[in-house]
Amino acid sequence: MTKDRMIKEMVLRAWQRASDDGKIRSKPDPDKVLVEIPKETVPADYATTVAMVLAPIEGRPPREIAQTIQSYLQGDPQAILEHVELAGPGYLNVTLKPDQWRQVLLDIDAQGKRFGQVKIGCGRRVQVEFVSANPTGPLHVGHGRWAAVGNALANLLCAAGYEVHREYYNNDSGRQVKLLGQSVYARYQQRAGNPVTDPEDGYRGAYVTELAQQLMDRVGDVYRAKKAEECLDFFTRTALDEMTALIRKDLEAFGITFDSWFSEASLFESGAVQKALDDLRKKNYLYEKDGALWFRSTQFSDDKDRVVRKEDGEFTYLASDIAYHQDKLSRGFDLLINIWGADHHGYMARMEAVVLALGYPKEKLRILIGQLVTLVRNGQPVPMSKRAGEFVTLRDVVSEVGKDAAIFFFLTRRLDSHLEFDLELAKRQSNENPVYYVQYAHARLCSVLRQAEEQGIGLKDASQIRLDRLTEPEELKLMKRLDAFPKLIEESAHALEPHRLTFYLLELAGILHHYYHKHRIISDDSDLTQARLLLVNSVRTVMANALGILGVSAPERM
RNA sequence: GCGCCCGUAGCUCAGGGGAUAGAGCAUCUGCCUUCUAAGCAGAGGGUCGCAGGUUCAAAUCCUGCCGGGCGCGCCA
Repeated sequence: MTKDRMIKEMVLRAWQRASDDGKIRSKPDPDKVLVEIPKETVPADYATTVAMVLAPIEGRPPREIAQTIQSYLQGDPQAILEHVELAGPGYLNVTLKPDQWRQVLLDIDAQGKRFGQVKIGCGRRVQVEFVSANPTGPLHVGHGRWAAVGNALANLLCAAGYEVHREYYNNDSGRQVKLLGQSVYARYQQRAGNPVTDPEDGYRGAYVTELAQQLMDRVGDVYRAKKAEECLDFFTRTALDEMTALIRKDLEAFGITFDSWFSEASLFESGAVQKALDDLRKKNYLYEKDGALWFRSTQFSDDKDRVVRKEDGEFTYLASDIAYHQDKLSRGFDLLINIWGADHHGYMARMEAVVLALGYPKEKLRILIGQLVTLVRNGQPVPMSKRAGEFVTLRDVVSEVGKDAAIFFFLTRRLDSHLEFDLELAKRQSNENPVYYVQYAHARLCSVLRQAEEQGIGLKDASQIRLDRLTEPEELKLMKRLDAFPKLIEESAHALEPHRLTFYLLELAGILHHYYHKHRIISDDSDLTQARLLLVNSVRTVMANALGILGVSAPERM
């Protein structure tokens, strides 16, 4: 049982006894007992607001009620409380005896890498689909945010006891892909000295020229002067394969891999699109109008119906998205999570409609909308346009600032908070990036542990260590933060908010650095040294576990 | 015009019903003969966009307004 839960039950027991004695009129009600961790300036482990909640019901001042509960609380048979204090307008501040916190070191020692893992997922299967950028150009910095968040979220859910599947949906079909082929075709012809103009709205980045050059290097000018109709398929397919491979490589350099890459084109080839639409048609969710085929999404609170097959007979992306989600849903996941940029939030309503129309409860799909990344250089906005090829690639950023710094940075913001990415700042301050603060703490501890080993100080079995030697306030503070880790995993996973781990790490590192400066870990006092080494090793373990979830490495030396 | 998100220290952002609102950066002052100074200690810095409302309690929830971002295609 978690500690806050324990306190809550103690409060309820105290309330019960007070009520038995006629000191409080109302009967104990769990809903009225809120136990929270107070802010840092308050010198207590937990606080309850029960007296303030009760005041209007009892018709008595909150402090008076708090006093009553306090006296009963102090008489609790479990005797795990150091003291209970009445504070402010009617808070009851509870401090646990130090030995209540030392236990966590034994847990960490026993569980190691598994410490922090919880079971709230109960093995339920979750699929996280993220990045899923069009393969019409390299990934840019903005995609990095979804990559970092999606990966960390997947790791987090895994730690929380879910079975997680990561997927990249590759939009390797449709007009944009064709346009890429045409763009490369034009560049190829230009290279071959055949003046073909770039397609209107075509892709213009340097990578298009590179793709053309690669092709030229590989097959020579055999397509020179060939009409587009004769060889466009080849150019499209080749460009597509190259781009997809490049994206995959960029993601790998970013430390991110997927369990599967799902091809949009395969949905057309397998007939899945046709089948999905047939299914919807049978349920009368499709109709023809103005020569197009429409999905009746307004039946599920979308603001207008949506076209799935255009007048010209081409399917819209929605058609394949319907098939894709039908496929995902049929794979038996308990939950599908899609991570989308805010530029796609207008599609949420229709996707939710799709889920319902396909006959699944809407809770099956959670779409997380992330606000977009604004790119800034020295405080000046950097314009980004994929078509014009003006953008900073993820690859550039990773090679400039490193993957750890980039990932950590992307995870220092809430998903629905706008993120400003200053390139110069990221480069210039790469040594002051918050990630180094955390990594340095980890490396520092590794160094201490190495030092101990070199001095021939072997860590005794944890059960043999005198934990009661850990009495410094900083030590208690560390143990309390360590103790909070499993709960943090639970809450972050529940809220689908991996960024909470980033802030936890920064806080833990801060306490650690402070402790490190104030106290020597290795000393002549053998019992104390043993106890402190165990503590320090526990901090190291938890840091490594948390960093692992974020997808950031935990270096042993820096 | 309509919809979603945001507005908190000079800057970038945490906190999202509970006490005197926090961190990093920037600015200023100290600390390396001792386990890693990518570190530590200290100082200054705020009408939590504005106005109402709900509540014992509002930065937090509700309404309106102001400001910013993104959407509102038979584009992806």
